[in-house]
Amino acid sequence: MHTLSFQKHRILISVEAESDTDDLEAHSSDEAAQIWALVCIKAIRVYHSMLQVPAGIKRQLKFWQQITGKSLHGEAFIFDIEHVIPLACPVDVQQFGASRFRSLVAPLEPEQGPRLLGNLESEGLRQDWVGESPPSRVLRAPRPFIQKVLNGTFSAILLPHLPNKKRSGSSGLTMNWQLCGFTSEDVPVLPGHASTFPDADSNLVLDTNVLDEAIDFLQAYAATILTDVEDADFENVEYLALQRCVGVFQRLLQGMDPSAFVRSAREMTGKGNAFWYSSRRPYQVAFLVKAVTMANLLRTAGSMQEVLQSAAGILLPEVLQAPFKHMLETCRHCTPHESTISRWKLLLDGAFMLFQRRTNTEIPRGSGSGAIRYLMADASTQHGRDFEHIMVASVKASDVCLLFRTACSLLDTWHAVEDDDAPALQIEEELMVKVECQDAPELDADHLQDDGFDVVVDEAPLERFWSLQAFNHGSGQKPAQQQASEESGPRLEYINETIESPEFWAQLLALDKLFTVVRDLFDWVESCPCHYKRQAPTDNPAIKRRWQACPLRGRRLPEISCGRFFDILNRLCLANAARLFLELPDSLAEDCRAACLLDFEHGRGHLTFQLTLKMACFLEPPLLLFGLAHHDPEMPDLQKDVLQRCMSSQCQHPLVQKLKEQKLHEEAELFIEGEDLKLLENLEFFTASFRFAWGTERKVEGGHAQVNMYASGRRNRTEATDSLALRLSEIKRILSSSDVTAFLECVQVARSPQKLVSQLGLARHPSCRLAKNGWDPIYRKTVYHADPLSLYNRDPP
DNA sequence: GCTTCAGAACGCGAGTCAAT
DNA sequence: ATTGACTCGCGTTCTGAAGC
Repeated sequence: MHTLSFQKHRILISVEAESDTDDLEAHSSDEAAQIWALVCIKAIRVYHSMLQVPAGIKRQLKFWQQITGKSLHGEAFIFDIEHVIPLACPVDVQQFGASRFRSLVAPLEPEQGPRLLGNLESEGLRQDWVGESPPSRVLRAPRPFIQKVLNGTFSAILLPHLPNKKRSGSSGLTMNWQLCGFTSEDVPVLPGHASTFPDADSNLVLDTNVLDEAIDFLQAYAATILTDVEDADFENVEYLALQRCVGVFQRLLQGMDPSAFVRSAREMTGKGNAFWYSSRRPYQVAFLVKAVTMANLLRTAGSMQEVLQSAAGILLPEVLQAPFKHMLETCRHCTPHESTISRWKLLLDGAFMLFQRRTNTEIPRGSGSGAIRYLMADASTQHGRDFEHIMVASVKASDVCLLFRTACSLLDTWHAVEDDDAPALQIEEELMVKVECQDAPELDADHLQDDGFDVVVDEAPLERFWSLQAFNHGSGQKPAQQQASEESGPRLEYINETIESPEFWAQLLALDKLFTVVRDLFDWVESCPCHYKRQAPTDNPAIKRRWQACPLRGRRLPEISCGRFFDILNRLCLANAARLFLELPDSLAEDCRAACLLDFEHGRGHLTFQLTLKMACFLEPPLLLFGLAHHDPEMPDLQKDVLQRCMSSQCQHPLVQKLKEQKLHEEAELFIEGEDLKLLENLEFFTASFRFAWGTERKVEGGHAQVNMYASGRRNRTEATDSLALRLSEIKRILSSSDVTAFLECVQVARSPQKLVSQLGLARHPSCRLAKNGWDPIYRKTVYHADPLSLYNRDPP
């Protein structure tokens, strides 16, 4: 059996009928329908909801219920099978005709019956019950079900019969009773006791009364079983099953009981005692944390109740909706008020600070252990506030050398690649796995936002299709607009002149080339040294993603310090100048060409000047130290140069001074003499710690965008709202990790702003004296305000 | 064992202020 | 100018403990 149309849906019946329990042998559903067996139908019974049916029928019933979406009470028929003779090999149903069967009971082609009988005879499969008259009808069923009949699992076939309401047309699910051998009178009908079965329209509500009755019935029935037997070691399968049913119903009953629900809600919220709705105990911390995170998903915290209701409406089946909505109704008393949520944002944010401090201090301090931290900061104005976003990445000190070596070998790998990427990719994969194991938790979850520098006007179409006549003609057609077109005449002329002038386009080209330099510089700074300008294989998106997420991305300070940045700048300028020279059209006047080239040269000069002004500091100690971590197999001496310059400098920066200390100094001299870095323990650590510093703040800038995206719809927002916008994704991650309890403890010790401030070590801040109570807004200002007192005059965390 | 009191913690309604 | 989500100040209710 192949397809079936029901309510304008095409359903592949045989495919649908396969469930996971069947072994999924390959069924090509587009095969023609086939005859599998000769069967003898003992009886045809009508199905109704009170009928007890064996498991095989239940399975088929469920299937057809899913297809039709009806309960099939009185609308399905059971074909009890008495004898089955499987054919040696299945035969196509249609040998001659082209029309496909739609109905589930269909006439056989007149020639087929005798021929099948003949085949049976010759194969010796014929049995006594078959008789002389050849079969004339086929019964169609999903192939998996037929197979179950063949191997004896099913002893009956259940088929739906949905009478065709429309007079015309044929329906695949309507039984042809004449074919089954019935007249219109003696079609099996529902027995009297089943005809009163309540239909879907009569409101069947799942409530405690129903459950109570069901339990009573079950108990009464169980009692009748018990009266028959008096044995002490009585063990009846049916009775045990009944016990299980009663148990399930009782648990359901308990769950449906409003007071039980109230109790669980009370435990969750921590509110109240016996008269819980009138009581006002504090909420449980865990509950409020969840509520705040949930409220952040919504447009406004006040709509939480509504959202819960409609979510229940979407998900729950109809029977459960009414009781569940009632439960939520009672729950309205315990969804926190929006002002509560607003206040708790501060606590959540503060608690996360505490939590971060705790995790950061968990790494033991010391020279050999501890963590190396890289900061990335960016400030911007939002909502009239100066907002500083700092991102910290920590690498365990014990891992940093390993990471450095990994990074170096990654660079070596890619440097050695000529044109075949495959082996390098393999090595890279292994290295990446290593990195993933070793990398300490990083604090970043921001998306990069693309703010391009696109000033490129697409020249060709505009120039090709522009025509002043056409433009004027279009408006000149309408007399009413003639006046207007004459008024704007001079301006149109002006625009026309601009668009048609080659000088305009030439200057635009010069500008574009200048911006290409800037764009490419950004590309370079934001890329990683390993994959820069390398085309990711197009057939594997996973590799592309991995390259984009390369840990070395944006960490190019070592290269910058070695002067590579200015190399790149010069190279880009030269290349683009040459390209500009070539791309300027030949038709251009000589003086204009010179002017464009001059413009470009001016721009280049300005760029170089500005960048030199800003970046030259990287070429001198102490920032030159970053150059130590530079690794380029082509220029192995660069590192030594840098080291020598750092050691001979007079810079007073602590890190430079550290380099001059005993151990490091000795090892540095050894290194300059040609010793392998891997053998110089201290120096390698010192060097490696510079490798992973960020050179761009793009990642942080993404955070601002995130804040804006999240909070742009919110007015009158506090600092906590903004801050939480950034931290929420991490808080959510913690909530689903094993650190929940630690985090919740942090929230618990900082249950009010006052406690939070003292936990953060700001309790002695002078502003705190202004507070009138524990929830005074002044505490929030204390937490977020960056005044010198709170910045420098407190105990370090 | 009952009352009283202070403080904690939440809800209410008015006010605020950035976005539209 | 309007709007409406968010915040603020204040009132209400509950808790725990001292006082009687």
